Amino acid sequence: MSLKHAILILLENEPGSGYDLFKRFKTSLGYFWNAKHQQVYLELKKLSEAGWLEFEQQSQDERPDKKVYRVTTAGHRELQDWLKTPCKPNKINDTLLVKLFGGRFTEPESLVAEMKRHRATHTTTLSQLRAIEQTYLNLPADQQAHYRLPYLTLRRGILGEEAWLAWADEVDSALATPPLP
Amino acid sequence: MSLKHAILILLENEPGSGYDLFKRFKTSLGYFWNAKHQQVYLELKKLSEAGWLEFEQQSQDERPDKKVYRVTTAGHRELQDWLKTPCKPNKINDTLLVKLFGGRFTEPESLVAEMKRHRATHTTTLSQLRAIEQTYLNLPADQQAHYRLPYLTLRRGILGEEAWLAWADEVDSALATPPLP
DNA sequence: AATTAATATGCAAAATATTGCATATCGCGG
DNA sequence: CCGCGATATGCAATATTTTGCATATTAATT
Repeated sequence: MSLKHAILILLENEPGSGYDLFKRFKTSLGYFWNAKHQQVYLELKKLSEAGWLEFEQQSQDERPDKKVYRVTTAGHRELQDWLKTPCKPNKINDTLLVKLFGGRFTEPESLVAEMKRHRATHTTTLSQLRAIEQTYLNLPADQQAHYRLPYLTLRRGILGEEAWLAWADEVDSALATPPLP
Repeated sequence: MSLKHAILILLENEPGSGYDLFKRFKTSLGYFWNAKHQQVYLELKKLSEAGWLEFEQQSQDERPDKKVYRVTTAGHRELQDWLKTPCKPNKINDTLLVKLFGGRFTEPESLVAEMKRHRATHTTTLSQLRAIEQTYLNLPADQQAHYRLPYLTLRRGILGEEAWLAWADEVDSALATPPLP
């Protein structure tokens, strides 16, 4: 499970509260690791109990109180160990493909409509990723060097979404062609 | 959860035992929907209890006994309903990308080695998918028409793996370049 | 003044998935 | 004849994820 380690990495970059982390998941890591807020809070609790994180209660004037977590020495060591351990190839469970696989039991119109919905979300995601890429490319060289590894994950997102959309074109043109004239 | 519906689809294509299904997962659907054998057996039990499947105990001379499952009318209806219901965009949780994202806390060599391992599995998968594609392209036209939707899922696999490998080239060349000279 | 959105945290239950164990038959090779 | 691999099925425990509920503050809008 990488949620633990995703949290460690985000907190190594900068200490923060559960809510902070949840927001960071949505904007950076979230493109390839998803977590609900409940998962984040629960995991922070577990990681603290395991001694990988410590936290400090902070009262705020303008906002509700929050707990600011930071990585401990033990947590840092754990992260380094994990980074050196080979990880399994990613498990893919893609509902849309299951649907398409069994698509002959429904009308092509349903499939076309479904593709349209999914195309919309992939198009949006791609343009968000491209916007982030532009921001990166406008950074000074030393900043680019600092973010070069996260940038590679961004490239994965971009290439992945482009491939998805190219595939969607194939699907749409196949679905537009009647099976046997 | 699409495991239920993946099983319904596989059994609509042809009735079979848990073990049969498990093998079919490994060879067809398995490229985009993964399930352990325990999951398959448990789900078959649940689907039978829900009335979506029925089964027949078959004694075999040469092999252990098996239960042959088939989809009931209720199961078929359920599948059709499911196919008409929009599904959520796929959740991506990719450990390798988390690792790369936090890669500055380890040596580049670890990352290079990890990429090499993953590249090997993606290369293998791609050549398997291409082999299946060749088989498909050699089928007579009427057979091709019958399998055209599963073929589209195969195309997804191929385009996806090609994109992965193109990305891996970018990563390897970035990792080969020292950060700041 | 009341509602909504954003911030901030968390429990409990249910659904899903994984891991480890357990069993049994048959055919083949050594 | 013993072990191995393929066939065939399943339970129990644990881990992980999701869903639903619950609460509280502040700022901005209506």
